[in-house]
Amino acid sequence: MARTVDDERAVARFEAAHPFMIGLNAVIVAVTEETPRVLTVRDSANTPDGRKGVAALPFGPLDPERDRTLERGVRGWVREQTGLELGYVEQLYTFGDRHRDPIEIQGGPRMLSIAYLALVREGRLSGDSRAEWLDYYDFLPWEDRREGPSEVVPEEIVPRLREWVEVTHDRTLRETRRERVGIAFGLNGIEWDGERVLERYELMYEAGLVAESSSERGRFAEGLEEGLGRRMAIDHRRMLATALGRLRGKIKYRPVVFELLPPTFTLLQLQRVVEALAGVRLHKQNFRRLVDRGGLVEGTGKLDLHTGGRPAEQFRFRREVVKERRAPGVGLPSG
Amino acid sequence: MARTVDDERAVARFEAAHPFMIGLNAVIVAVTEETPRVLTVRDSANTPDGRKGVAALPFGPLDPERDRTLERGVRGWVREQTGLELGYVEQLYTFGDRHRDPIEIQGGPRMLSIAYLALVREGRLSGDSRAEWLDYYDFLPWEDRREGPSEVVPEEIVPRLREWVEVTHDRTLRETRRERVGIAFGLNGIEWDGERVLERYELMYEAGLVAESSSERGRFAEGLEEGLGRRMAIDHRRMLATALGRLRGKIKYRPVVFELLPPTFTLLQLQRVVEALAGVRLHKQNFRRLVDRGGLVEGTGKLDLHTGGRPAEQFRFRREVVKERRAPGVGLPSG
DNA sequence: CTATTTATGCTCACTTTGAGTATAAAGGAA
DNA sequence: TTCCTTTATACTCAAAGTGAGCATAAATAG
Repeated sequence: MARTVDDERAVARFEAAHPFMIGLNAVIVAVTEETPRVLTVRDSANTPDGRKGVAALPFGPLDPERDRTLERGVRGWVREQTGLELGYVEQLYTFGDRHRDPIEIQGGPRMLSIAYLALVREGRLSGDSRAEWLDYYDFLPWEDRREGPSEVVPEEIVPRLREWVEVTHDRTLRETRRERVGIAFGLNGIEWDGERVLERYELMYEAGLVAESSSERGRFAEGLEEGLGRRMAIDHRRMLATALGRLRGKIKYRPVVFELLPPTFTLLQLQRVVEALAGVRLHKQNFRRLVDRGGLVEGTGKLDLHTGGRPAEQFRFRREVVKERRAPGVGLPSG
Repeated sequence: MARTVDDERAVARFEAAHPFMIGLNAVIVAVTEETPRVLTVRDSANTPDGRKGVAALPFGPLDPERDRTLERGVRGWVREQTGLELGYVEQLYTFGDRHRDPIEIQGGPRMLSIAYLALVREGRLSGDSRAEWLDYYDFLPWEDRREGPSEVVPEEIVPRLREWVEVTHDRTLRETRRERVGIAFGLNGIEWDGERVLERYELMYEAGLVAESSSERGRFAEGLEEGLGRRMAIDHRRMLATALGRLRGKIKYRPVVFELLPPTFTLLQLQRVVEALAGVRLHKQNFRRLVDRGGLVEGTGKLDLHTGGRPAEQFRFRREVVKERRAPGVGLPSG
C-alpha cells in the first residue's frame, strides 16, 4: 500500500480500518402527463411484520470486479433489475453517516451509499420487475404547489415545527432552528424557495414528523401515525429530497428537461413537465417567449391535433443551443 | 445482513465483494491578496526517484470507529494534519473509477475517494505541517483570465487538441470531440464559460497534455516535457478542477465569498476575491451596485485609510440577506 | 352557428445590465 | 501650497430582459 501522503499514522489507521460496503442508489425520474414519478422497488427487509414491504430506491452493490466506473455500475444493475436503459445520469451525493440503516447498529460493516440521479422517458419495465413507478409527490406532498401552497404546510407542518422550536432549551440552538424553519418554509416575509427541498425534509426529520425519524418520534408527531408523506426505506427519502432540489436548480441553467420528453412535443407539454418538476405554475406566454427566444427549441412544422383546442405546433430540442448560450435552461419566473 | 432490497443475487454478490478503502480528500481554498490558494501536502509515495514529492491534496482515511459522519471525518484530520479549523465545508464528488491510482493495479483493494470543498481565511498552519499553501492557478494556469485570455490556450492547448481531434479515426467520435473542444475552450463564436473547468481539464487529460495522463502521453504532448500546468498526485488535479468549477457556479447564488474574507472589508477587496475565483475582471461601479443593492453588505461607517487613494468605507456581510433574497450571490457579469 | 378550449402574437410598464461620465478625498511630488 | 495620481463613490443612459395581460386564431362539442 504505497498510496498515501506518507503520514505514518494515517497509513496505519487506514489499513486497520474495517472494510466498507458500497451501495449504489439511483433516483430515476420520469414525468407522465403532468405527474413526476420515481422508480421504486419493494424492500421487505425493513418490514419484519411480513407486510408488503416499504418503497425503496433501486439499489445495488458496487461490484469491484465488473464495474470499472461507478456510473457504469449504476447503469448496469438498473438494466438488470428493471430493464431500463438510462440516458442522463449524474452523481448526486454520497451518504455515509453511521447508523443510516438501523440494522447496521448490530455491528456489521459500515455502509456507504453513492446516490445517482437519472432522467428517463417513462417506459415499460422488464427484468425481475419488482420495480414500480410511483408519484414523486406522494413522498414529499408539500413540495407540489402547482395548485397553490399545500394546506399541509400551514396546518400540520409549521405549527408542529414551531412547537419544536419553542421547547428547545438552548437559546442559541432555538434561534438557529427558528431561522432555519423560516427560511425553509417561507415564513415571516421570506419567499418559498423551491430548491430548498432537502432543508425542509431535514427539519421535518429532526422534529420527528416523518416516519423515518428514529423510533421515538416524540410529541410533535401527535396525531400523525404514519408521519407526513409516504415513507421510504432507510434514508431513501432524503435522497429523493436531494434529487428534487438538485433537479429544480439544474433545470434553470442546463437543458435537462428534454431528457424527460419525447423527441417532439408541444410547448404546453414542455411547460407541464417543467411545472411538474418545479412544483409551480408558470405564465404561458412568457414561458414560450423564453424557450424560443432562448433558442432552446425549433418548430417542426407539424401540428398536434389532439390538444382539445386549436392545434399546437410540435417542437424539437435544438441541441446546438449548448454551443451558443452560457446557461441554456428554462428560467423559472414566479407564475 | 438483512439490509437490502431482497434481491438474492445482489445480496450474494454484495457479501462476496472485496472490501473497499475509503479516502477523504479536501480541496481547501483561501484567497490571499488577489491570489487564490489551495492547501497541499507532499506525497513522496508517488515519486519513487527520491525527489521532493509531488503536490497532493490533504488526504485521510475514513475511520469508521471515530468518524460518525463523513464531514466530521474531514474536519477531524484536517485539524490534525494542518491545525486548520474548517468553516464552510461541502461535499464535492466521489471518485471511484478503477485504476485512478496506478499503484492500485497491483491487486490491492479498490480505492474510493470522497472529495470535499472547504473555504477558509488563510491562516498559519500548525500540526505536523508538511502542509503548504500553493497558488491555485499554478495547477490550472489557463483558468486565470484576469489579464485577458491566457496565451497558452491559443498557442499550446488548442492546436494540440485540434490535432488530437483530427487524427481520431471514428467519425462520430471525432465530431463529438470537436464539439467538446469548441464548447470547453470557447471556439468558433462560442463564449468561454468560466464554469467548464472540469471539461477543459478532462479534454487535456484525454489528449495526453497533462503530466497525469497515463505513461504514454503520445505525440500531442511533444515539447511539453512536464505537461501543461503543475502536476499533482493521482487524480487530485481533477478534484481541483471540479472544485473550481463548483465554486465559480456557487458564488453566483450563495454568499460563500464571505467565508474567504475578514469580518470587515472594503468593496474593492470583496471584488478582488470574486475576480480571483471567477478568473475575470469585473466592472467596478456595477459590481458595487450589485452587492449593495442586493443587500449583501452594509457599511460599518469606519474607513480604511490604506487604499492608496481616497479612503474606502469598510463593509460587513449582512447575514440576514439569506432570509430575504432567493439567490443572494454576486452575479458575474462579463467585465 | 356558437360557446369553449387551447395556441400564439403583441403591447406596455418596470427592472436589471453594461458601459460610461463626473466628482470626491486621500497621499506624494514639485 | 498646488497639482497629479490613485482609489472611492454617485449618477446617467441606453439596451435587454421580465411580469402581466389583451387580442386574435383555429380547433372541437354541442
